[in-house]
Parts: sequence; C-alpha cells; structure tokens
Amino acid sequence: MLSGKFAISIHILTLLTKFPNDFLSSEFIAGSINLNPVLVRKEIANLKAHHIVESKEGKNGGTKLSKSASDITLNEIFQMTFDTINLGYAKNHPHPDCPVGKKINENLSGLYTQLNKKVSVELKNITLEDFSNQF
Amino acid sequence: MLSGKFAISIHILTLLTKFPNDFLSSEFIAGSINLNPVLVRKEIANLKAHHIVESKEGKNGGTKLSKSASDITLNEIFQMTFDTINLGYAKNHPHPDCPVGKKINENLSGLYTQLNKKVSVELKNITLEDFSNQF
DNA sequence: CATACTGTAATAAAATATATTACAAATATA
DNA sequence: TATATTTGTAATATATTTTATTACAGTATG
Repeated sequence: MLSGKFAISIHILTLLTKFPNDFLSSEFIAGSINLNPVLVRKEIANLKAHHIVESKEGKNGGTKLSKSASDITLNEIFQMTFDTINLGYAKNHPHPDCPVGKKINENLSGLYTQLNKKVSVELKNITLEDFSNQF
Repeated sequence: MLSGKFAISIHILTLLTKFPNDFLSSEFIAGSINLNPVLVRKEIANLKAHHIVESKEGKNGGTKLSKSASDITLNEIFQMTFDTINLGYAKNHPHPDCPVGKKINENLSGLYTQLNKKVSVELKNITLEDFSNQF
C-alpha cells in the first residue's frame, strides 16, 4: 500500500476523533472507508507503532486515540504515512555517462526536499481536530 | 504513466536545454533516461501539445525546445505533467451514510488544493534554465 | 529511393496495490 | 469456564497500473 496510506490513516483518525471514548472495530472502520478490514488493521498497526492510537484485543476490542486530536498535527500523520512528497522519478537507472543522467536524480531529490519543507510547514498548522471539525 | 511523467519530462527538457540548437532523437533521449523510446515520444507528444517543444519528422529529425529555457518555469512543467500534488485517496467509494465517509474526499481534496498552491508558488520561482544550470 | 526518424496503436510483461482467506491469541461476558 | 468477538499477522490471490515491446504507416533528408 502506498497510494492510499495517508488518506486511509486520516479517515481512521477522523473516525476515532469523532468517537473519542469508544474502541472502534476494524470492521466498523472498514465499512466507512469501504476497504478490507485487514488493510485497516495494517494501517492501525502503523499508527500504533507511532503511538497515536492504542488497541484492545478480544471481544468489544478495537482502537482509540491515545492522545488528544488537538495534539496531533497533519504533518505528523504525513510523516507516518508518506515517504516524501515527490513528483516522481524515472524508474530505471539513468545513463551514468551522460552529464544529465548522472545527476538528474540528485537534482530532482533536492527539488523535492524543498517542496516537502513547504508542505510540512503547511501541515504543521493543521491539527487532526481542525480537520475533523470540517465534518 | 503517472509516477514518472514529471521526472521524465524534466529530464527530456534538460537535455534539450543543453543542446538548444540540435534536434535530439527519441532514441538518444531514451538512452540517457534508460527508458523505452516509445515512452519518450509519448511524453514529447504531451510537451508538444503544450507548445514548449517542437519536433521534426523524418531523417535527422528529433525534438528541440520551442522557447527559451529561461522562459519556462518548473511550475509550467508541473502543470503539464502532473494532475495535482496529493497524498492519495482511498480507492473505493467511502460509505455515503457515514458523516465522515460522505465528506472525506471533499475535505482531502480541499487540503490537497491548499498544498498545491504552495508547491506552485515554489516552482514558479525556478526556471528550466535554473534547473539545467545545476548539471 | 534508401535510410532514419516520428507518431501511434495494440499487446505483453512487470510491478504494485488491494482483497481474501485462514487462523492463532486475547478478552469480555454470559 | 465456555462462547463469541475481536485483534494481529501471514500467505496467497486478484486487480490495477506502469512500463516495455512490437509493429508499422507516414515523413523528411540526402
């Protein structure tokens, strides 16, 4: 999973924000996203590894936020679920003897780093609570 | 093609910038990128549709820039090759009866639009000439 | 008129993303 | 304590998207 990771995680987290006192099951969450529950659990595993949610196994188990939605920024979620914003790389190794081929990926990477910084600044200003309040 | 479109186009355009007086063949360009020439020609078709390069068919044919590299910004190239910066959407239609499911895509889209604006501002300040001068 | 290109369609192969199945381990509660 | 429900995770299958290849008509050059 790569394409939907951020979107799925933020969907999960928005639901958890809306029901801050309940342990929501992966099946319930999967129903809202329309996604297989196993994939929801995988994303939750990632969020757990970053300590922003906690789960309870067994009957009546599920997942809840482990910190306040007002203390979670979208930048944190971005960092947890996205490698870096980028506009892509060509898939194959470019020709190493060509002056352009030799440096293209390095130069693209520098550009993308610059873009990421701008995106991060923006996302730091939005909390999960802010985002959830739109619903 | 989505993932490599911008990277491939900027690679092509950097080569054309380095050889502003020559018509470069798709095969030559493909060698530098290490990509199938047919895909290079497809990207060139897109750049031609946006009038920043021109091609000559037949023997000794190829492609060259149709305007100065100093008059092309990376934002233009971005617009030509990328739909929008985004952090993804879940693939399936979310549940329409869930308050979160019902609005998630709209709200993500609003967020992504905001990010795109920041990225565009950044890319407007870099010309193809600037980028090519790094090589 | 032979050669070397572009343009483009059709198809194939490879890579990635998503879905499904299966089941062990945990825990609430009847 | 037995049953039902849920997480956690591995293994596998399916679907989708990207990339590559093949093929060939059209065009300009020398």
